[in-house]
Amino acid sequence: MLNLKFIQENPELIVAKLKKKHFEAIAIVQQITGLSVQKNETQAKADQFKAEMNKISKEIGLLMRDGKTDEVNAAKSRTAELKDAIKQLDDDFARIDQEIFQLQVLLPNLPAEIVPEGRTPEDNLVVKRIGEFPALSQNSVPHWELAKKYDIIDFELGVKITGAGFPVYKGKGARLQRALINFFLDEARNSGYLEVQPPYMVNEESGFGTGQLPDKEGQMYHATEDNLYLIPTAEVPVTNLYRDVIVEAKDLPIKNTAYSACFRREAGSYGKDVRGLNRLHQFDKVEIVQIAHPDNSYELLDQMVAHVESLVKKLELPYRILRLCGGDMSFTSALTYDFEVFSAAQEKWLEVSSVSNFESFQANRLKLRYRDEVTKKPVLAHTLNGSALALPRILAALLENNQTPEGIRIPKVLVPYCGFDMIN
RNA sequence: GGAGAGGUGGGUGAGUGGCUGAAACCAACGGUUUGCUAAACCGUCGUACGGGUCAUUCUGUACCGGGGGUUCGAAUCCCCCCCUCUCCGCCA
Repeated sequence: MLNLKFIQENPELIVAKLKKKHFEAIAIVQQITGLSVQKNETQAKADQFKAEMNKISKEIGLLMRDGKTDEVNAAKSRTAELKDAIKQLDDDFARIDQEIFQLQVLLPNLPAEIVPEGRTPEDNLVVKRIGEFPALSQNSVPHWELAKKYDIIDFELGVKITGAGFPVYKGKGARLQRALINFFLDEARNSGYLEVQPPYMVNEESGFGTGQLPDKEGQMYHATEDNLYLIPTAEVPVTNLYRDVIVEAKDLPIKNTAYSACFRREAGSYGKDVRGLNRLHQFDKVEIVQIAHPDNSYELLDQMVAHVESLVKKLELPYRILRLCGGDMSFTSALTYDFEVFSAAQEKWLEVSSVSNFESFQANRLKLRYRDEVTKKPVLAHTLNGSALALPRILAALLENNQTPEGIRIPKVLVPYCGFDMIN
């Protein structure tokens, strides 16, 4: 959510910048600025009446103490109309305030300067492409067939006990999952992230804080009985740890990492690209989150990208890094880098990580601030997060790219975590 | 699921109708003292929105879990909701 004061002071700038996201903001911005003027006028009037009311009440208190009943009654006669006026103005204020808020949440975050122009994923800028496509033998197969062949992932069993998109990992498949999680967490810790273990269910406030609510309500599983949501990513509980918090500037950046299962309804995305591990309702992910000072948040974003890059490198996967174009970016992001690994048998690039700077867009909803060292005033912090990494598509690429007639080779870096170097 | 207690500033916690935006203590910050540390002493110490000078300041309003009500006046009284804790039951 964009800051109201910022909208009031920079209406044209917002309209201009949001064009890159192909969002026509002019009508909304104009309504907001118009309503803001009304809001301020209403508050000014109401405050004036309230000040008068407070003064009279205080006087009545003193008169009562002195037993001057006549004067008390005289004073009281003036309060009725003040009360009515205040009530009216307060109602107006609340209504205007609510209207502004409803409009405010419609505005996406402003894209950063370096965000490329464009509408579709084809317009994303390939920042880097590293690694050779593996030369697979003639009879190589996609990962869902490998999963069956070696009996390491059972999709049908998942369908039986839950439904499509909830696979059951077995044997070396399950152990490989556990290995990846531990590897990713260790790497994050070595990069200075504090590991946390958050709840997998969050309340409404948390869903709102990171922007899932109300925008993407339909994408989260909702336990209606208790009004709790299953997290679509650890970003939600971890970032919300800092909701309604004012941190000291010297404590920034705050770096957290968390493993969690992630739950996504993926409503509306059927058909293509859903086979095997490509798109699941439940999957595992290690997330990295930073709370940053605005002065260096983009530097930190680069560090996060470098961290994720080191992971795919160590896993020996061919990868590319995309800087998302305005049209393909999320509602909340100011700058996003996507990581894709090449899954050789499917001959497809698979998105395995998304690293973003949200600037103060989430922080404004979260009321997450730091205390400026000079002015001592609270200022909205910047929030960043990234997948480091999401497991299923990494697993898909590992299985496909490393298949040999003898079995599936495990990357060296994972062998100590797995306790085996081959799936056969 | 049953019974009870409670939600006050960073923390502990006082406060049952006006002089309470809120005592006291702790923490934090600034200073004095000190060879250093400790101690002691003095001071500062909420957030949001608005208004005027826009430089540091001055000023109004709101906020004691959330919402509504009573009253000239509510942290304090009444109603509804949410949350937390304790005990019992059940259970990992």
